[in-house]
Amino acid sequence: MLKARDQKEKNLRKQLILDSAEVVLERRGLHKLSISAVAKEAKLAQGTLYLYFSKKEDIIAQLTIRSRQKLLALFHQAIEKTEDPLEQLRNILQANFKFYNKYRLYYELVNFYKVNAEENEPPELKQTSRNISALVASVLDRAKTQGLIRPSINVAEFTYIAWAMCNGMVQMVDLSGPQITSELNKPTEDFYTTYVNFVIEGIRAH
Amino acid sequence: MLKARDQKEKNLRKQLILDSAEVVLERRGLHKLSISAVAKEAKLAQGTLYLYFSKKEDIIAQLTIRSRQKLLALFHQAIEKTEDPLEQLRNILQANFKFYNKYRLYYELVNFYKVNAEENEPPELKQTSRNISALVASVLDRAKTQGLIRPSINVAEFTYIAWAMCNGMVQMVDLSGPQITSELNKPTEDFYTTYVNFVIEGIRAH
Amino acid sequence: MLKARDQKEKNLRKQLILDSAEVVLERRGLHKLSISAVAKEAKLAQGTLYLYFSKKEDIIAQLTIRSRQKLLALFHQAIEKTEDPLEQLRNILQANFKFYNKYRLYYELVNFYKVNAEENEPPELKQTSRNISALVASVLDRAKTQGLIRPSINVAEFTYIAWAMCNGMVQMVDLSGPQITSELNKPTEDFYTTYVNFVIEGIRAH
Amino acid sequence: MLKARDQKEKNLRKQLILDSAEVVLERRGLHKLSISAVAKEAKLAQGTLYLYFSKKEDIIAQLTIRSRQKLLALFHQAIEKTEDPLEQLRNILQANFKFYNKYRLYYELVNFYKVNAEENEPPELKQTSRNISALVASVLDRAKTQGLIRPSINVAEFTYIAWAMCNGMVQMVDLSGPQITSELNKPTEDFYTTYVNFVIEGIRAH
DNA sequence: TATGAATGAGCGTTCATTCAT
DNA sequence: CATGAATGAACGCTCATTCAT
Repeated sequence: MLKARDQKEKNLRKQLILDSAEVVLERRGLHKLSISAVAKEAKLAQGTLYLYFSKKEDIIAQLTIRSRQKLLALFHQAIEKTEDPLEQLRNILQANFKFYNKYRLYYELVNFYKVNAEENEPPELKQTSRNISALVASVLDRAKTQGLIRPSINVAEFTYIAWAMCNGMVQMVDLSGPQITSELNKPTEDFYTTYVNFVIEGIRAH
Repeated sequence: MLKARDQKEKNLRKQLILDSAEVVLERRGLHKLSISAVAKEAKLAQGTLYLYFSKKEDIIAQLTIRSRQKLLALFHQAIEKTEDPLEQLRNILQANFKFYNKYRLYYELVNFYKVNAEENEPPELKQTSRNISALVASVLDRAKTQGLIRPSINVAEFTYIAWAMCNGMVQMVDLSGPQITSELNKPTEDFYTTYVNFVIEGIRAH
Repeated sequence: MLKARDQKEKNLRKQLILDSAEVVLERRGLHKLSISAVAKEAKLAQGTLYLYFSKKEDIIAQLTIRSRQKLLALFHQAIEKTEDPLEQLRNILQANFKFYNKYRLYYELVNFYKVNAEENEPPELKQTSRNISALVASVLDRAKTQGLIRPSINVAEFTYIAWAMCNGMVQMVDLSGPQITSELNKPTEDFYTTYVNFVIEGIRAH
Repeated sequence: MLKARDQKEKNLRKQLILDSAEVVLERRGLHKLSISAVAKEAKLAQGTLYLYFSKKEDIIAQLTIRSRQKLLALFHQAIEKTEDPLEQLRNILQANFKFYNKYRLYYELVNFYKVNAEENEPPELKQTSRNISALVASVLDRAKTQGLIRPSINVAEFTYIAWAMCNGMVQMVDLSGPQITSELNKPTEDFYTTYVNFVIEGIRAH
């Protein structure tokens, strides 16, 4: 059964490439993520990358998956801190911002597929999104079951909405952080917290 | 006074180029908006474009200004339909989505300067943003004065938050519209409306 | 005889254009001397320039003529200061450096025709060179007649040589001035003076 | 140790490109040395050149280094022909002209960095210049030690001056060779020799 | 005579992808 | 499996020159 071993090796190589791509992404941003930069970082030949990924887009797709997995892990941590579903949600929303702070340039991945790719998101990528959604939805479900949020709230729908709003907030901070800080006279963390409070209070049952 | 006429002609040409740039933007998206594509669309030589715009960025800046002006106009219309500030806000949020539906790819312009440009947004561009913010803020101000929204709401801050959330929503619809439609079994308009309701109810005074 | 008047007007325009070209040359150097820059400086349309000069090269040729005329004037001044032909020559050589100091970027014109132009120097341009040569030669002639310089010196030949060496010196100073200053620990003026002394002593009769 | 072989191959390619650049330089001059012309000459794609040189300036720098090395080699040969330092200097000056005759358009490289480049000469390039200067200076030093040249002569300074004058002479011949030939009724070689004699006699001790 | 808009070839440079080894 | 040299199209931009008005 050499096959399995080969598969494993192949997978290791893939991970090495993705690790390198991540380094480049974190250091220079998505628009400087060129194949040659990744290859150099991985100490591989450019051509070698094409043995593991058929297109540059594939690498970015996998990178996106990774970033979602990281986010998912943060969300899991966020949930573990408390039993209260509503507080869990709050922690999740805050974790989203912490994620941005930790991996500044990752948020660029959010829009990549629509903006730059010829095709739609590959299924594997969609799945990771769904995993995140499922987690958030489960928290919301519990909150709903416990009567903590308004009954009128459609969990699936609100999950999308929350996700969308969070992305918008992160981009806003990234785009206009300094302006916001100076105009509102508060750090972006507080600005984001206002948003979080708005969301939590907006769904809380009376 | 030939000068005035010349100015007008020159301006017309500028508009022609921007029209062409818009066509390219709407058809292919911002990342395919190359000078050569715009020139071809305008049936002009590439060099000619540089008689009217000193850099590609200038074209994009003007395009952004145009789009913000369109949006501002839609917001004004939205306000005129009712006297109730809260309903005005609702209309504004809805107008944002109508804008997206009408000019699909324009939302890509939102992030351009942060992501691609070397410099910050030019002043003219900032001004158009400020005009929009000011309009929204004025509606919120009135709502607050009339006791329609919670006193705890900081108008300037909430204007940013609303703007951020709206952008996030539009991007979400653009990115995952079909998926949302099929999963929630409702058109994206309704999905967006849920978001609008959430915002309005979230700030409404009890 | 309107013709003469027209000619005069035409000539005035030509001078205006050349004045402007000179301004651009002095300000930005030869490689930034574009037709559009000259036209802007002259407050004329670009096309207008082509009514007076058939090619950009023509403008540069005329500019070169002007610079030689300026140099010739400086040489005349240099001669007037003394009766001694050898001192006159010294003054001429020094005047060459003063010319460089005054019109820094003009020295770029020296090589233009060989380096950039398709054709050889036009006759008019050659004539101005000859005028300078003639002046220097006349000084050398008198020096020779008075027995101040070695009889073996061929005046025409040495005129060329002196001219060549001077150009080389100016270019060297322009190219490596700071390096020379620091390495020799003396200002470039003194460096140049050493050269002048070398030339004068080299031809002086014993 | 495949690496060494690869390095060698890479170096060969570099040399091929430089050879092609040289062909273009010799045929059309420095101002027509475009990347596309060099690529065409080398029968390579334009992009390929950038695998070996990061900027056009790099190619020109290497070309300059090559030309200086050639010149240095000629100078070394010139020195070996005799033991007399003054005759060595004479040979060096003559070698400078032979170099020009052999590589007509190379002298254009002398001014490149000052006139066209954004940056200063790269260190490697400066070193080659220094090597040449050092050689000439060593010859002059020996001449001075042996009392063959005037004690008043500052070796470092005169090295610069000689270098400058030589450049001026070559440019003069290149610019006005035919005119000189016809006017003086002698070949440019003889014209140049007169210059050389002038320099040698000018520094010779009495 | 004068305009200045328009041209279009040219520039240096980047980069995803291919393919002979 | 791995290489990395090579490609070639595309990019944004400049500018001398032309020409309809």
